[in-house]
Amino acid sequence: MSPSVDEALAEIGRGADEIIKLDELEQRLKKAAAEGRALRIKAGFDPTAPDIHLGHTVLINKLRQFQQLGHQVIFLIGDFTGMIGDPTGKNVTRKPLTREEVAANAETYKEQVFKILDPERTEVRRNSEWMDALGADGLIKLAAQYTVARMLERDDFDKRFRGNQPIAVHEFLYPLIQGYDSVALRADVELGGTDQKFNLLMGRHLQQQYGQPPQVVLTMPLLEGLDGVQKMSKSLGNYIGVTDTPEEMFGKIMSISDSLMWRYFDLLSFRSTAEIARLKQQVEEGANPRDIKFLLAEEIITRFHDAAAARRAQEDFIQRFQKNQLPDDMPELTLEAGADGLPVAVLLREAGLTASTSESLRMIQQGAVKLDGEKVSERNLRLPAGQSLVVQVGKRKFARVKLV
RNA sequence: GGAGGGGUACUCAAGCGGUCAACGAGGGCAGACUGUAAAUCUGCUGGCCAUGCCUACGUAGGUUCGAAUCCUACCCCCUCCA
Repeated sequence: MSPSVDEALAEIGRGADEIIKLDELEQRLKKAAAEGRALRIKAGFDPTAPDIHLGHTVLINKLRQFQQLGHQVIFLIGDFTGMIGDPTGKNVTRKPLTREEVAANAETYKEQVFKILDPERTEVRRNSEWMDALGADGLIKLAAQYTVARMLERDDFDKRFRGNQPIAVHEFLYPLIQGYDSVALRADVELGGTDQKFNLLMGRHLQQQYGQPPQVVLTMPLLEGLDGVQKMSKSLGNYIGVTDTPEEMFGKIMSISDSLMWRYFDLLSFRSTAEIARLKQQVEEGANPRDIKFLLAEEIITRFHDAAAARRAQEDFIQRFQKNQLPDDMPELTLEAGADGLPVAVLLREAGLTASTSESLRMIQQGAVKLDGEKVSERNLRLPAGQSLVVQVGKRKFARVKLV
């Protein structure tokens, strides 16, 4: 019934960037199987941002696999570390959060994550549990376990240091605390993004310092955002949020490049590797990649919404972009035209289709604005009251406006 | 504590008394082409019921007909020395 160690290793290795060390993992899997116990799989989440996107779910999907292999997943909420702000990959010091903000974000996180993980087999912990108790002397002892020179080996610290960017002293505490979490939780395996490698290795180091066997470290690649180049992140605006509407998700998935699509399949799909290979084969034999992308969109929307929503989003997409029809659910609003009529530029802004009047004028100049399907070329056009019309800016922004 | 360098739009980065709403690059947006693909090409990229006015070059003052550019104070960052 339970999979063999070899099968488990293959499954765990899927999509992983690096496993340190593979033979240690094998040993632990064998030992756990022999003793009939589950491995403790730790993954920490920094609740600085409440909005989870598909990039975050790469890791969560991997946790899910561990669960399906029968292991114990520990979902660690970094409520204490959240107050420091992880400096990983950042070129600036992060702004710390208050406990209240962290708590609220953590709740949102949990809610979203259990769409992927089985709550029954997930242990939710917070690092304030042991960090609050550690005290100043405990923290100093912890800080004594590592040197500044080694701390500066970390790529982003090194870059900032050499690039004359500030590094606050408390930022050094972040990796130490994350590592200490592994000690406190007696983690067998810790998962993280490739950018977390330094922090994850700190866990190994500290566990040894505290007399525990070092955890196995498994890093997952960072998912590229919609642009296909930079990692998916909210601040870059190249993300697909798990709370995005089905239509948004569909549109965003369809806009990724064909090569990026395969990356998404590898890291986001629950389909087997064999199945994905078959899809690739189909494209090579002439299938339209667009139709394969449909499958990806369908799977992901079903995961975060449901199958019906996925179907509707696809139909909406086909109507709108393949048959060039107007969307059925565009915002409707009523605006006052005034005696001289309402200038189009102002109307666009009022309707929320552009950010400013100046932007409206630019859009008009570039031929992006349509009224009832007709391109507007006159920038000073004024629209009198007593009519209702569909306004469009670009390909995806619509509104039905009634003028009174 | 001492000496020096620096803070310009979303980011990087020019400009160093008027021609600066600020070169250039990246990003973003729009148009063409498409599969709303991607790549490519072109244009735009402070605000305002707008042929003009208003706000912007770390902050606050000052000099000047005129300041991102000069002066003073303050804040912040970096380097070297201690």
